[in-house]
Amino acid sequence: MPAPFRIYNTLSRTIEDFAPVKDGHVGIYVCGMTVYDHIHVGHARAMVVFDAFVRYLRHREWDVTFVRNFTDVDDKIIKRANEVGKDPVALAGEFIGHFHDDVGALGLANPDHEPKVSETIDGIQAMIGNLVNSGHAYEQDGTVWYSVESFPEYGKLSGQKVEELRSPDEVPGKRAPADFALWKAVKPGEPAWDSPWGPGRPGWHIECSAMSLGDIGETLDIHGGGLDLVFPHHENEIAQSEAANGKKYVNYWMHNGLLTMTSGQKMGKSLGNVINVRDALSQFPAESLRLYYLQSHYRSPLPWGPEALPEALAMLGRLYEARENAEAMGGSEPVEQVISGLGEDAKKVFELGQGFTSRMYGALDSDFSTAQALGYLFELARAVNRLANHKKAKKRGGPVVAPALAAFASVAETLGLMAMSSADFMAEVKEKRLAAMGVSHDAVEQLLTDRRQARADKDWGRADEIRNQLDEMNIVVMDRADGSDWKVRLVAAN
RNA sequence: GGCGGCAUGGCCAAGUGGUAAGGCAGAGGACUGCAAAUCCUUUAUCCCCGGUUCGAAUCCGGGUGCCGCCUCCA
Repeated sequence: MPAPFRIYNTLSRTIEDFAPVKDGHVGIYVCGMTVYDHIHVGHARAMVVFDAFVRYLRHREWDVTFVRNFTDVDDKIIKRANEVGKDPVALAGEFIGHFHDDVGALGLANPDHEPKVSETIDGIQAMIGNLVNSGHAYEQDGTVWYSVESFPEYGKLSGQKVEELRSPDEVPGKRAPADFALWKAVKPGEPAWDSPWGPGRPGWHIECSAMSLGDIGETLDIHGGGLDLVFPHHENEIAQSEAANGKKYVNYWMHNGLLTMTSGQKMGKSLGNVINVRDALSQFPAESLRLYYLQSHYRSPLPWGPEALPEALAMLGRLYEARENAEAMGGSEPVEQVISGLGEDAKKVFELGQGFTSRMYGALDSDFSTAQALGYLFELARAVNRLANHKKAKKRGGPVVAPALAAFASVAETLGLMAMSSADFMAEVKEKRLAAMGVSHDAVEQLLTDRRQARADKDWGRADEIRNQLDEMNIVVMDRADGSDWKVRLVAAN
């Protein structure tokens, strides 16, 4: 039996108990990308949030149908294609490839369906035809408009009143300012498909109505997307689908908050302040991005600044450190014996480890509070590290730390954090941070070799000199009983 | 102008009725040849003013500030 959960519904502006259309099943549709450029870290937040959400639902034994579309027919694509002299649909195809590269690098699972507008023309035309026949839409000079006044509930999602909207555009053939295009008559230089209303292409909003109908059905359990899509996009989808199908379109509207710059502005292409995912990933491991997104609630605005990723990486390093400490512990005594031998800290880590899963479920079942779940995770990590400070922990701590290791594994499965081996993680950190700072691996190794010799000679002056030199390169040297290791400093000193 | 949201310690951020999780940064201590990592200690009357309540960061009213949407946008 799938576990019940609660989720905020934009439609009601409250957190509601989730009730599925079909027992045990969640049909979720998320608005994907208009593919005419690389994705930026703002887009990636939505992708990561919904990826983690779907992973979690599956972990909790829901049968999930996850659909995320591509808009590959669109004004902006056409404009870009004309600029570079390519076919628009082909250009979109290229960026779909880049998209897959980027989200793959972010560790996202593929949705069950990734429909494209260019492959859904029939479904779109069928729905438009339906709307025309039922009087919800009208054709004018080869363009089909949706008549907003034909749908009395228009505005129920966004709270907008049609009369109050700004309406700057005066378009010939359009009866009311709020009406929007379902089908656009062909213009020179644009891709077009034949239709009962003449050659043309779909308007923006209709695609999601048609694609979700095709891949999930008339009523979606959950429809997701960025908060900026509430109006007009999602409002228009409701109007189209409910008018065409006569059924409630979406039971739960789930909107993620937007990235904001530390200046307060949102990150957006039109503002020219975007950071591409591929650039961020060239400098930081994917999981540091995931952690950055998941450390705050998905509906909150999330500030982006130069410290965001270094800080997330420092946090992540802490988690990996804790797991390494736990993994290093051995022993096979009964838990009670270990606790009586090692004391309170052993008891604490055992209890926190055992209780972690239900605490995490509690947080995630309550409007997917990944931030709270991560708080619990860090508490557990600290308890592990505290125990690790005990002299006997390495030899005997294994049994009491076993639940913590299981907890870390469940975090990897549901949130996609700590999903790598520590060795791979450290290697990725070194590679990316060195590259970002323009320091070569060989140079570091050479200095380290020199310093090892100095230390062997007990030439502490020389050893410190080299340490300082490395320090200036943001390389931190760690001396251990079994030799020296090094790592890249994660956060620059303030 | 209309609609919606947010305001918690130096910074980020959970928490929606019973006296404030977590992270980053800072300070002190343990540890270390020196460091790093780690651990311990340490910093909040939760924007302001009223109200409801035995009790509010948490509910209600008013105010101030910030943000998003109303044109493409995750």
